[in-house]
Amino acid sequence: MKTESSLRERLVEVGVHLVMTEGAAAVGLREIARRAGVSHGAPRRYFPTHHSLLSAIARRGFADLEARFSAAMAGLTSPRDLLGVFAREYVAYALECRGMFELMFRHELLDSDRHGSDGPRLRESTLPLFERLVALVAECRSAASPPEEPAVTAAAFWSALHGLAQLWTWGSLRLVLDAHGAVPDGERLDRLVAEVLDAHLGPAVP
Amino acid sequence: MKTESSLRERLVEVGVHLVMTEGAAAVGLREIARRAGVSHGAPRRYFPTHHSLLSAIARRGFADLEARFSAAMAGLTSPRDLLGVFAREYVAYALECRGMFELMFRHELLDSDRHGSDGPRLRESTLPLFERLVALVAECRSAASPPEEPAVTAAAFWSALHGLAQLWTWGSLRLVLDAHGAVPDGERLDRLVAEVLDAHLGPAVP
DNA sequence: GCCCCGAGTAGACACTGTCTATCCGCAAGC
DNA sequence: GCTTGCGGATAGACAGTGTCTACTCGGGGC
Repeated sequence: MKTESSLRERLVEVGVHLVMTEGAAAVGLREIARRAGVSHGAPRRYFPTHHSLLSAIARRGFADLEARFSAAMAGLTSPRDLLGVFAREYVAYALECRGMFELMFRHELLDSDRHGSDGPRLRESTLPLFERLVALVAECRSAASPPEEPAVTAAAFWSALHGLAQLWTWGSLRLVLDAHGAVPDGERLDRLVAEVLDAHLGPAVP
Repeated sequence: MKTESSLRERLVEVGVHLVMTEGAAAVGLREIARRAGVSHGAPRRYFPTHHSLLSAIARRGFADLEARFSAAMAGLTSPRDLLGVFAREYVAYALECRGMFELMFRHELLDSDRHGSDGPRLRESTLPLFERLVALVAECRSAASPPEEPAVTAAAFWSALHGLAQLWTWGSLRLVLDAHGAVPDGERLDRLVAEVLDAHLGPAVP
C-alpha cells in the first residue's frame, strides 16, 4: 500500500470525504480536483463525466456498507439476531453517512443504466446484499408459518428500513412523534426499528 | 379564475410541469423563466432564491397528493380499506409523478428549515397527512390486540410505503424479484403493497 | 404635471461541466 | 545520444447556471 496511490483512487477518496463532510450537493468535479491538488481537467482521464465519478463514489459507499454488515454480523448465528443487526446497521449507516446514503440512491446523478468503467451496473451492487437478506428471511421464516415467498418479505422489509432511514433524516418522523409525545426522545428510532422488525418478521422470541 | 394569473402562480405551474416531464434535476431558475416568457431575473421578485421556488413547487406537490387521497377515499368507511387506498395511492403518486416525489423529499434543495414566503415550514406540510394516518391506524387497531402506540405503527407503515416507492423507482426491487422469479411481472408491486399492509396492520379480514 | 414606486429587463460576476489544444517527462528505437 | 511517440496532466475556451445590481418603463397618488 504505497502512499503514492494512483490519481484515480485519490479522486474517489477525496470525493467520499467531501460527500461525508459537505453533502452530496457540494461535490463538484472541479472541487474534487482542487482538493486532490490537480487541475480541473485531470479527472477526465479516468472519469469521462461527472456522473461516472459520482458513480464510483457511490460504489465505494455500497462496499463500505457491506463491510459494516460483515463486521457487525460476525459471531452471530440466529437469523433473527442477524436481521436485527442488519436493520440497525442499515439505518445507522444512513444517519452517520447521510451524504453517502443520499448519493447512493440518486439515480439521476449516477450512471445506473450504463456499465461503469469497471465492474457491473451500479444498481446490481445491491444484489449480493439482498441475496443475503433473502436467505436470512427464509431461514427465519422456516421456523414459523408457511414460507410465503421470502423474497417478497425481504423486499418489503428492506423497503421499510430504507423508508425509515430516509424519512428520519428528512425530519418529519421525529416531528410527528413529537406531536404524539408518547415515546421518550432517545428511544424513538430504536422503537421504530423494533417495530419494523416485528411487523415483517413476526414478534421476537426471547 | 382569470387566465392572466399572477407571475408567481405561473412560475410555480411552469415549474411543476417541468418537474413532471423532465425530472427534478432539469428545473433551473432560468429555464422556468424562459418557459414562462419572462427574463431570467423576473422570478427573483417573488422567489429570492432558487431553493424557495423549488420549495413552492414541492408544496404544490404535497397539496396534489393530499387532494388525491381525499378523492380516492371518498365513500369508504372501513379503516382497513381506507389504509389500503392510502397505500396504493401513495406509491401510485410516486410512480406517476416521479420527479415531484423526488423533489418533495430532497431536503438539501428545499428551504425545509426556514419558513417559506407564505405558509408554514415545508416539513410540516406532511403533518396533517400523517395525522389522518395515525387516526386510521388507531381505529384499525382498536378492533384487534392492544393499542401499542398507533403513532409508532403509523410511522413504520408510512416508512415502508415510502421506501417501497423509492426503491421501486430506483429499480433494484424489480431486479431482485426478477432473480427470484416467483411472482409474475405485473403483480409484483401489488404483492409488495399487500405485504406491507399485512405486515403492519395485521392480515386482512375478508 | 410631477414624482415615486413596483414590476420586469439586462448586464455583470463567479462558478460549473465539458471539450480541445498544448505541454512535459520518460521510455523505446535507431 | 538523439529523436520519436505517447500517456498523463495542464490551461484556456465555451455555454450554461444562480445571484446580484443598475436600469427602464408605465401607471397611480398628490
